[in-house]
Amino acid sequence: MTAEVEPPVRPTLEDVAAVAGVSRATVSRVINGATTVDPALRTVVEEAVATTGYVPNRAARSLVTRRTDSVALVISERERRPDSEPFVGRMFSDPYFGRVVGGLLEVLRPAGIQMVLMLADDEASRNQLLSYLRHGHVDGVVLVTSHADDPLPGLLEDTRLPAVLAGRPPRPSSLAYVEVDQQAGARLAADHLAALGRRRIGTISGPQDRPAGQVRLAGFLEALAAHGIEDVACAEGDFTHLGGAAAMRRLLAEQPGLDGVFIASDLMALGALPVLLRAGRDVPSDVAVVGFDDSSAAAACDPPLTTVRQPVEEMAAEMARLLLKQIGGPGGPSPSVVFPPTLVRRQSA
Amino acid sequence: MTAEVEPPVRPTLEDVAAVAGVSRATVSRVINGATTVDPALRTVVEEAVATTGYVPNRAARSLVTRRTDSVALVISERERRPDSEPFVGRMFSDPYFGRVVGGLLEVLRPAGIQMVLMLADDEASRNQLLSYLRHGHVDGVVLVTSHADDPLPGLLEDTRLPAVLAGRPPRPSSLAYVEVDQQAGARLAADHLAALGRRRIGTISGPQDRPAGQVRLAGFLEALAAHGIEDVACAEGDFTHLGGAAAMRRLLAEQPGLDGVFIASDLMALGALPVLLRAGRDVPSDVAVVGFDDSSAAAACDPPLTTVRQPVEEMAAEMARLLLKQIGGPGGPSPSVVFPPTLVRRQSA
DNA sequence: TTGTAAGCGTTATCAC
DNA sequence: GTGATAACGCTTACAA
Repeated sequence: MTAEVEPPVRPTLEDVAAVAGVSRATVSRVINGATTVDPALRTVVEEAVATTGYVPNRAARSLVTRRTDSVALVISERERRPDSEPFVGRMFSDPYFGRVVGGLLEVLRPAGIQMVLMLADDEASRNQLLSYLRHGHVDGVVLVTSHADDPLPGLLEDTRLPAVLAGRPPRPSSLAYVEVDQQAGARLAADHLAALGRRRIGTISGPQDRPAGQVRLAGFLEALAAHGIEDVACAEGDFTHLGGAAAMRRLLAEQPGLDGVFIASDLMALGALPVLLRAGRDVPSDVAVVGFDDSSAAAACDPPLTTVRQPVEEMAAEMARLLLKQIGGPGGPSPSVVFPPTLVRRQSA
Repeated sequence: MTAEVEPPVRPTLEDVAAVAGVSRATVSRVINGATTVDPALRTVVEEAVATTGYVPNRAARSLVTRRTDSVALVISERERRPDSEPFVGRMFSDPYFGRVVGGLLEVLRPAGIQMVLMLADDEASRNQLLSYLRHGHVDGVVLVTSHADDPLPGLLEDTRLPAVLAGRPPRPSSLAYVEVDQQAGARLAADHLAALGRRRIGTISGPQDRPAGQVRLAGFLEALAAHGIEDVACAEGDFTHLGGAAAMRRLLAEQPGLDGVFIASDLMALGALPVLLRAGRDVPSDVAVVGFDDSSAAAACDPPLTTVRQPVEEMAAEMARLLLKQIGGPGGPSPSVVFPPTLVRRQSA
């Protein structure tokens, strides 16, 4: 006959109040840092909290404050076709995602805010998501979208919920966003290749229907032009490993005499480097390669990749801060923030 | 003079009840699918729900049911040293993670369960996490841990919370886990290399302090022995891209005559293939390569990687199901589930 | 400065 | 089968 396991009883405000010899209200004030509490009493209450091991009940608090102390991290991906491979979230395979999560948590965790991970990858999930958001189940939203024709930024804007985007949205929006100065980054790459004396330059761009893809390409071409380099071969990639490899092949076919390449993401560079190698080009002596992101892939490349660094963790932390500010004060959407990139020199250029 | 924006008022049970001409209690019963409701009334209520656009308030519900309708997805990573690069979550960069998330959501989403993403990467965050869990802020936990000496499985077990592990824990535990049959997977690789007529075989193993690393290696060696192949070169990797490249160099140095390699993760294979290429070995004609995982990296490899497939999405979905079952019924921890692997033939072997 | 008391929107326990 | 009514644990006027 085994003893029934007693479920541990969680102390309530009432319990703490009893121990401290004060009222529920006073304990609540101490917990919430109200200034109107006698310092002596405050100490007594704090001790009572410690001895009882009290932790507020989020549901009860949420019920009255109408805040949830949680935000949604929404990953919006293009709909996968029914005939495609099981599920392969492209966003999740990108090292970028982990850096974003890390940066967000750096700010949210100390603030006691939880992060609910949500996926929007088709009409149904999008509707479910919006309904969830509209019904106040989270206090705010961080949206990471990877495709240009995503209706979600617009729909999100309509909800008037506090929200911050990772990167400038394809279509103008009043939502705040945080991104790196793409043009400046592209210029860093161009200046570096030019400084190395490379003149027969090519580039693997990102998707041209996305701002990051467009601006990096335009900025790169513009900066090269300033160096008197006009005739630049270009192949469009899709920011994936595989896409980078394919683009590199096209680029080599078009311009075999290449001596420098700017690849608009490290992940694409990771795919492109073996193609160069296999085509008999040494990197960097034959072809200098500059990537973009400074993701974990950059250091894993062979040779290690010279690349334009986006401070993704800091950017994500800033997104969290902007969001918390919006949630705290009803001052409307916050201004966007643009971070400066830096060039990280490794061995590929 | 702009009109003040009226915050949309969310309908409550009371409102629905008024519209339907019944009591709160009846509406609640309908919402929760109680059988003891007059079918006619049920219809009336359902219409009222539709016209009012009612959605239950989670906080209020949670307060009384003592359930949160959310589970934690906990990523436990080794503590990053203070002197290391900013934050680079290794788990997040692994395509494996995204597949897990996808599989979990496949089950959790229809069940209306939210997924809170939490990180445990040092003592402090671990304590905060445990306190959070113990205080009933989630109904259950899915734990993904990447290091052998992780105390979290043990600590989690002590909380007696419903929990499921991704992969067998390093130390025996009563917690349920879901994993692929590692040994069978390794055997598939060995049999395939042997069938190709390869005899001078090497392997890049996973970390030997982790079950997945150990079992894949032992299983591989054992299966090769059954084919009469005993002298197998081995280099230990760490399941990362970079680690795979380094291990491949060591392996080539030790055994230049290699004609077949089993690499215990696709990510490591991604790093190893360029090393082979650079060393002048053609894949697969000189060296046949078999990976493990069938991650998105496998298809991105050049040449595309023959690999042992783990059905990660299905495994994750099963984890979610086990967890929901534990949450639903107090029948103690569920049994673990082991999935069969399959060999996916591409071009590398 | 502190306490009292009124909700917040549900579910659950009763009578009816 | 249905409807009052009492919790659930917290914050917050308002009163003292």
